[in-house]
Amino acid sequence: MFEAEQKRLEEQILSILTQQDIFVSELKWTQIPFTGEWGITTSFFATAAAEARNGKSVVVPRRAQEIAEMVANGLGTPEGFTKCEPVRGYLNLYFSTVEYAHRVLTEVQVKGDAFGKLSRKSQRVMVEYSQPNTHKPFHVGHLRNVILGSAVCNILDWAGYDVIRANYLGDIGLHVIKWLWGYLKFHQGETPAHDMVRWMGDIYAEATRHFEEDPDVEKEVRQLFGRWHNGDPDIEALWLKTRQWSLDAFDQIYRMMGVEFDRYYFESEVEKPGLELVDQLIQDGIARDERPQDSVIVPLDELLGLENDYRVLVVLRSDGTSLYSTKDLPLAIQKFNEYDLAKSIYVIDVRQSFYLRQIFKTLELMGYPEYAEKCHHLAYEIVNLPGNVTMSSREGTVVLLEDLVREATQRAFQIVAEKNPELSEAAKKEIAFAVAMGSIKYSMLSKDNTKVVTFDWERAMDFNGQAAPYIQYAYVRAGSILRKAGGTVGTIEHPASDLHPTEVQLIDVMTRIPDVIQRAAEEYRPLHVATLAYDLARAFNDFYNQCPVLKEDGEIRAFRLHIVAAARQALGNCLAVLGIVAPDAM
RNA sequence: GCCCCUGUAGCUCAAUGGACAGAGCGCCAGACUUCUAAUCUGUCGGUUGCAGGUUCGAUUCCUGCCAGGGGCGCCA
Repeated sequence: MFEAEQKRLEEQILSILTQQDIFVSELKWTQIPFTGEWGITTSFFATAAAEARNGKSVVVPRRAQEIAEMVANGLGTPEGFTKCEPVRGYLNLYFSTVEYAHRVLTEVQVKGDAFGKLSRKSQRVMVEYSQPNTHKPFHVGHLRNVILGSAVCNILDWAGYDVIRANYLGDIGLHVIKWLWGYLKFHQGETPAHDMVRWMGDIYAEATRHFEEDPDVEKEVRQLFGRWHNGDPDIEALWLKTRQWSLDAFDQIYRMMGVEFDRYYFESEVEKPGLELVDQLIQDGIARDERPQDSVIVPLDELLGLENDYRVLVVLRSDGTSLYSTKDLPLAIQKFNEYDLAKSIYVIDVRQSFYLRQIFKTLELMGYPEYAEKCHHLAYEIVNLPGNVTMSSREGTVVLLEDLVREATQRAFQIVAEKNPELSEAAKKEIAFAVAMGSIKYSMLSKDNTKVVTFDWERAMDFNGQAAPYIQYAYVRAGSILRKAGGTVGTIEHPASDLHPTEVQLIDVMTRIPDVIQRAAEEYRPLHVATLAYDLARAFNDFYNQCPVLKEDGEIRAFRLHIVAAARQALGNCLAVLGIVAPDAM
């Protein structure tokens, strides 16, 4: 947010030091890391180290401090700053807080909901996430993907990219046929109860049990798969009808989670292009057909002259049926052909890292190196149950999403009813849901993508501490002050007196939002935004406890109201990026 | 066997190669006639898995170990 100042200072520093025949290494600017101190800082260790490397006999830290002192003397106190201090090799420049606070508040006020957004880049990025299998239950294990993928989309959007949110549905495969078999065998003619997800999940678990226990069932299922492949109209009709039940259920879940998609791809649609592509690969000598004894493979290491690196990618079963890879290859290309993508991101759990590396390498060998290098696997760790038990719909070790949301909402409802009994039933419900869903989202977004999440009922129900409600509550408090004050009005005046340290800290944290969004987008890590949102809420609570607003009058009251309005805006924007609803009361 | 990820306070997690490694939870002791206490203040808590190396400076980068998790030709 202070690029202009930094650039101006850099020029001055450069001219001061070149006069002394000191070659300046690149200057990196950061915020002064001490709470309550507001300003920017840089250091001269790199500059001193470069001198040492060039044969000058200097002790780096001492020399860095010498240079910092030299610069400080040369700069004096630059315009807009109150102090310029050389400390242990660092050069600390302290803002004139009144002036800068005014500037920041004005910026937040003017930009409003767009505060923190970066300029548009005119680059399209596709993010594929969620990828649920139809005919299977949607459980807590699937949650992280949706929450992460959606948040990354928001972050990229805020960072200036044109984001295409894509979903890739596993609407065909053995799991679907197993389900159809189970339906025909034990539930023919039944229609889904109101609890559709559970109903379909139960049928799936039942069918899987038979499939695994009875070898004859496998034969029957394979036979059924054959009928599907041959386009048996009865089977096709049943498949489409039951698939729709699943899609409706997913739709409901996405709506509940506040998540949306621009483009749906179906696995069933890319199977045929995949089969054709494999033929082409064989013709081109990229794939080797070892049928009927073996499968069709892309011998990656052999083609690349490597050993034990990319290994071998199987692209077609020996019986000629398709695999994931059969479909992923054409789909990857289709995405680029359909949209002119600068980046194609796959939000898929870490267990598929090696597989995706193979897919991207195969794309390269197929003659699409420019696509391959734009593909990126955004890997995240899975959500386990305590005792390192992986959720599996086959084994029935799952916590259903709706159960989690219901329990969490109930718990939140009790608390709202306690805190705010005068609210209407509907309002309480709405708030409870926002708190529950926000907590679930925040608990996953505030951990790094590479960390395993262990699902724990007790912790999922805990709304205290560093969690969404803390941030939502700060937002509510800010709104409450503004409401009682009748809203803020007019332009922001310079306050007559110095700012309170908590005011400075709060404004300081606000200014970091654009940079944090930028970094979160570069690294695909919502964690940074989650942390910032919390820091902001904490800074606001400090301010709230130490700086009365409504009790003051005149300039101080007016100025603090603007701080409150800006803080509310900043909190709301951060929550929006995370996909968490900001309620008006709690 | 090879590859990837993780290892930081009792627990769950932070920390663009920089200043004193920070939060939350839990424990204990406090603060509501106040702008909503879903809040705040204070106390306790560390050989950043181990050993080397690079660097002026390493939780961060490199190497080797140790521990846990995941992956490695017809599952998705």
